[in-house]
Amino acid sequence: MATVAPRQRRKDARPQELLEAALELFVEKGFAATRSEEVAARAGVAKGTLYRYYPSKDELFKAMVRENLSVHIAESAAQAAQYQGPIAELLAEMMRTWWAKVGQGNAGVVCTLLMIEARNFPELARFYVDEVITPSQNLLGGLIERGIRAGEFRAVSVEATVHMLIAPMLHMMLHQHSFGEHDICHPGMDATDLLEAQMSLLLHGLLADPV
Amino acid sequence: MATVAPRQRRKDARPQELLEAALELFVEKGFAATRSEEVAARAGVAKGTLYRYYPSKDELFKAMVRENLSVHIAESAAQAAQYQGPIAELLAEMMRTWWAKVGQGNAGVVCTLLMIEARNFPELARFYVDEVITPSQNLLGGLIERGIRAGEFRAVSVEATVHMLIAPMLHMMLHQHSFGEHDICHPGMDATDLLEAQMSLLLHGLLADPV
Amino acid sequence: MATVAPRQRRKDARPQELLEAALELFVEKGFAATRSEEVAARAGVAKGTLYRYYPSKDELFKAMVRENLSVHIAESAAQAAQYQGPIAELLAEMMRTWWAKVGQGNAGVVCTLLMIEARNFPELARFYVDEVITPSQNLLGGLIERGIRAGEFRAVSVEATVHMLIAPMLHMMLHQHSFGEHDICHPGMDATDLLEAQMSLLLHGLLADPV
Amino acid sequence: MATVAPRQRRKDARPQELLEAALELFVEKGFAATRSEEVAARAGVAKGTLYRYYPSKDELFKAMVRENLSVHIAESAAQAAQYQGPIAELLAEMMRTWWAKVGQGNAGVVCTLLMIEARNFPELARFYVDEVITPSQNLLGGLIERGIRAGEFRAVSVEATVHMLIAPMLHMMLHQHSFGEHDICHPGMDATDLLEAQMSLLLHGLLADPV
DNA sequence: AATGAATGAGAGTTCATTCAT
DNA sequence: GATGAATGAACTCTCATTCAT
Repeated sequence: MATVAPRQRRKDARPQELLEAALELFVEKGFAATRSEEVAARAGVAKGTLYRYYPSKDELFKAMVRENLSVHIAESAAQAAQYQGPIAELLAEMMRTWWAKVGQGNAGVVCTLLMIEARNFPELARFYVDEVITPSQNLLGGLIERGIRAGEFRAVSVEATVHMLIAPMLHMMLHQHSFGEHDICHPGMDATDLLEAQMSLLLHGLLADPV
Repeated sequence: MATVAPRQRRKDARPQELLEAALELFVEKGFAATRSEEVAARAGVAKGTLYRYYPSKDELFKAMVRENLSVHIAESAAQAAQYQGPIAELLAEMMRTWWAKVGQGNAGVVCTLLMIEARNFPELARFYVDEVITPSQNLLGGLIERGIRAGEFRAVSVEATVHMLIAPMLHMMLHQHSFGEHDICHPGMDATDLLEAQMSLLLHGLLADPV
Repeated sequence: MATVAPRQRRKDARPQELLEAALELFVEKGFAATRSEEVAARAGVAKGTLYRYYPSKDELFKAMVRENLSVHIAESAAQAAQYQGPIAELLAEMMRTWWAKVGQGNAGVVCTLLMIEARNFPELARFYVDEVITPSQNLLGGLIERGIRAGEFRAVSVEATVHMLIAPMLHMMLHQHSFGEHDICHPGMDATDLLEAQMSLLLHGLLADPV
Repeated sequence: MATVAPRQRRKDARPQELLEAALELFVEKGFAATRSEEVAARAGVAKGTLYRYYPSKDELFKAMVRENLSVHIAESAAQAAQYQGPIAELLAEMMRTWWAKVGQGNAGVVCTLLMIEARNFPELARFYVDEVITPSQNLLGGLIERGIRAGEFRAVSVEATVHMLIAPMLHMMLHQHSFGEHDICHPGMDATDLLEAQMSLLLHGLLADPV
């Protein structure tokens, strides 16, 4: 028989659906202002069912974050390791890829949420720092150093440069989240334009021999 | 005798003390997790006293924000208008001043808090955008344009460049706030170093004729 | 088996039980002096449960009033319309019926409560006036007029006569409520005796040709 | 010196002014809904001053009631004792006097308040019953009996007749208080008309030989 | 497994009362 | 005496969590 009971299929998807509902609502209203019952309702189940899968609201938040933080750093690192050409191009390409695959999607939204809720979830913050931030910084920092050693870049501060690569995108996302609703503040540009302008500015500032 | 009874002096200072206690606690634990009684306790008064001065927890938050956002933008704008030399130097100087006068102090902390709580206080977010963000962007944007027209800067995207000036500092502040506690994450550099490296990178990327 | 699980039966009865508890307590102690938790406790449930059924103490009061004011006015009006004999007898009969069916029961208690709390619930007072007082006055007033036109009654003031029919019973109820507790004041007569004496006096005063 | 410091004069009047303010506000908003500060404010003094004269809100209420309940029963009783003519006329005259001197003034309003708050002030209720209600009933009851013995009245129930004399006026006052505000319910007649109609009806019902 | 009624700790807020000035 | 800032008990209402069905 080709027909699978839709009920059954749906039941297996419960945890997923709950996490999605949680993500949506936490982004919309913030963690504190979201009631567990709302999450359940949006996922199409009753309040009690939520607690069958996640033992507390906090745990739900954590699970949701972990679910969405499967960032592709290892992948990028591998790609970077075997890359041969100019670092500048690799950097630009990696930023574009990050935005397309991570920044724009759920993972990006979750990063925003994490910055906001980090104080309330130190354990999660640590996890995020260890699994996402530090590896990213190492990856990017390594590339900068490689560029400097190869004479492609000026002898700049590695940490500061990494920060200059990361901060503008994250800040734009947070700004959008915090002030973008209710017509409070429209950014004068879209993320892609910012990314290109950012890379142009930075590479210009970075290259020993700007084109 | 010039000494005033300490009781009296203290009474007049109540609102101030409450706002300071509120700032501290909201920064430490976030708005939702801070109980009104805690604010009162930290200010050394009883629960009810808080409500003599601020009619609700929300209003306390708003008052605290207003109190601390008497930012020095107008001052900076005037300074910028009469300045004659190279824009690059002015920009660097203004960033340093902003950090010293605003970023480091309570106003900086409040900016962080606002980014985090903006969704819960749309009215306040609007106020902040109108009074702080937009004027800052106009001020910096005007300088970039001036530099471009004068041939000092390359023909870059004004919006993106402004963002590149602002975002790194704010993001560092937020990062510090979110991950700096509990030994979660130590920044690899201090704010002053970052500021200098940032300006160096940006001006290098910006100047039509880098030194 | 016709037996339903007691739990289930009880669950369905919750709103009823809460309204009954509310009625009792509001009558005993007044609205302001009754704590929501007491109502819940008397109904045998916890504080929070009350709020599952009624969103606020005010709404609980309103619901309780509505629940108990399904008065038999329409019924009486219909009865009056088709009645043929002497109005005097109909009046006396209606008063007796009112006392038996309304005055003595919960509805009567609620009327008392309404007189006391009306200032705090203008909306409810309006409802009560529209649904109970005005129809009653119209009904009784119509009968008096009918009696006058038929030559059965003297040409008295209709409004005042209606008032003389209604006021003594309501006042006795209120008097009982206000002063009957704590051995403060024992009425010198019971309601039925008062009713008969009242009708005797009034009809004597009313009839053009007293027996 | 003929000039008395107005301050001094006013100070002596403090208790009076406070009681008046209390009466007004308790009538306007009810006891529970009136804040002590409001009473003080209306009397033109600060909150603390109120407590210098009356040790609690309850005591303030009691004092206000006692102040206004100096009803002229003894006076009426004396007048009744030496009266010689037909009881019917005396009754009517006494009711008119009561309305003019008591019902219409503060004492009347206070009776209404007492009925409403009696449950919360049993001690006061007892006082009221002993000092006002019982003497009034005795006075009126004595007259009815005198009328019956004299053959002027039919042999009616004394208690019920007294009730029929008192209840309509008190009920009208309460009705006015409870439903007269906010345009909820306008009585179809004024108190004087009611009084005359009431006396007419009652005396007609009472007199052995109606005119 | 799913439900949703029930729970009760906890938070914000009010206001009668006190007391230092 | 007068003031009004300060107090804290008391109260309403919310919502994460539990558990009988």
